[in-house]
Amino acid sequence: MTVDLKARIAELTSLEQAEQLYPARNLPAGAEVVRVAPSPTGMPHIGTAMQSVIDRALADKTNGVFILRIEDTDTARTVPGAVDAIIAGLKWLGTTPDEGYSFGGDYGPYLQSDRLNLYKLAADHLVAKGHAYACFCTPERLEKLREDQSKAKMMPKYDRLCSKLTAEEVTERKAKGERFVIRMRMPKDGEKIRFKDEVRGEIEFDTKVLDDSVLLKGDGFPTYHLAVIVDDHFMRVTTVVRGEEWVSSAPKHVMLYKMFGWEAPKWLHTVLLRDAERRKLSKRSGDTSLAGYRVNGYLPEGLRNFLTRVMWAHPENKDIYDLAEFARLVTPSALPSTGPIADMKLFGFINGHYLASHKPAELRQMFVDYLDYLVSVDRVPESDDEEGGPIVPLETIKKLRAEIAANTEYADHVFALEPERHQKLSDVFRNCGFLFEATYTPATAELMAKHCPDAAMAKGILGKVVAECLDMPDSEAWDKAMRQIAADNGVKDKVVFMLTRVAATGMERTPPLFEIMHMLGKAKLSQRINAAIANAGTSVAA
RNA sequence: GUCCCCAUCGUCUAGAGGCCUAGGACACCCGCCUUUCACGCAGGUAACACGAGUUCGAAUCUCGUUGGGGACGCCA
Repeated sequence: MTVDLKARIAELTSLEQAEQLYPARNLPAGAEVVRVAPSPTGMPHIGTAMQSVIDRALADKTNGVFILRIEDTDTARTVPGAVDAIIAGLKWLGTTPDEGYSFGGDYGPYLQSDRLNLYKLAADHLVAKGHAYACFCTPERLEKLREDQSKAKMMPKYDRLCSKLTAEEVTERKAKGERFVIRMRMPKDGEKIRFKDEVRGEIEFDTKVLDDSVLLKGDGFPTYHLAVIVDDHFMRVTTVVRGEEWVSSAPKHVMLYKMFGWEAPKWLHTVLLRDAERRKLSKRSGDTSLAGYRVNGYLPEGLRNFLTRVMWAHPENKDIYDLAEFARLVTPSALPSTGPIADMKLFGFINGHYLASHKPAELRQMFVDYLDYLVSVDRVPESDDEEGGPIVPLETIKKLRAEIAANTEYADHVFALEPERHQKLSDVFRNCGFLFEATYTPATAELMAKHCPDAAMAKGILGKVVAECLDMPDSEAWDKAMRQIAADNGVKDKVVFMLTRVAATGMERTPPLFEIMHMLGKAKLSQRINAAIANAGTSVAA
């Protein structure tokens, strides 16, 4: 950045100067300037991710610009570290902004708390024009007002008490040091405000349902309503992409553009993702932060694909497509106007495709990075069945990480084994954990008994497997020998196979038996099976 | 209480007056493959919220009802 924009803003004395500070952008015709504008009040949410995908796609599609702006105007709710988490989240998702906070650009600063003077000038301008007024009502009075209105089954709305103050009264009360806010003066009742939403079409509101909203707070910070208009205008944003919850305040924003005499951008309100209860995804629906999905083993390209899949239908009915394809084919009017329910099964299906599309060495590296990530954030994936709960302790993850690092070649074999078994990186623990010492759990006597209730026979069978099969050269020989053992004991082949599987892995569900026997090797196999023999029947006999 | 948005299989949707005895995908069920699981392959169950109207003809247009969601802060 060649100029210190923060300093320049502080020096501004009029809105006209601001117009000169931020000249029209030099972009190709049709280029969309879009922004994602999260407030740093917590970990980045899935809704922010959804908007960023649309933003990124729109900017890519039109050779436009995607901006990150941080809306930190609520000083009380600002959470330390949230900004970094937002940036990290967007980078992880692959919807990296072109411009904005920490990305640079000529239309900054991109942190609203660095732009306070601009909002003040804007508010003064509106007051001077008669479109806004100072309000000295105390929070207590307002609360009482709302309470009374609620009791009377009326819509809570400011009663415009201070709009009747004379200029002299205002000057006098300010001089006395009374704390005040600036409110917008909505037009007289009965006027219609229309605007076009890019996905819903024309929407009309009556001004009588619109409140004289606060524009500038008592602490000199702007509210969302003022800040968003001023910033979108001076950042030369062409399309406002934001959540559906903003539709009802959009008329206020349209009115503000009119009051300023500025050209309004296009409006695109995205649907809100719902949980199984059809409510908007929130804390109660589980961890819906970006980091939460990462912790649970979802891939960024999987999340990206899932997010677009539930709010857009591919013209060829495809489920799997990348961001570039989405950007190329999407049109705002094709976006849905009903909030989709986040179907985790569909998410798993899509994510699994991406997982399986990687080569073993890539998968191994992704898994290692995943483990490192878990350690770095000190979190573990949760089981997605009814009971939930962590599926593996952090200590185990650290050991597994070391074990993989010590023998990457072996690990690559593990990841070459039916990668389509995994839908999420965290599924590797359940599907392949037994192939590593860190995550191997020996078979219980009960599990053994399930496949061969006669403990003595089980011991005999497994003893023979250890004695006769492990030195054999290949799967074919194993197969033949194991079937012979079954015949000798008068049991079905399956009994021998399952007993061996359970004894060697501690699991009933595994990749093909001979493949994992080859991988485990003779030493480990005989050790595990012998341990199982020693353990067999212990709790059943007792 | 008021306003705004929305309404096709369990879920995401296709559908812009006749191509719809409503198509696809996920999920589910069944079969094949098979020593388990997964993959794959072959089938199946399953929806136009309701009521009027417009029309020769309505999932598609209009109105109403019902249902769902969102908003109404010196929060965003």
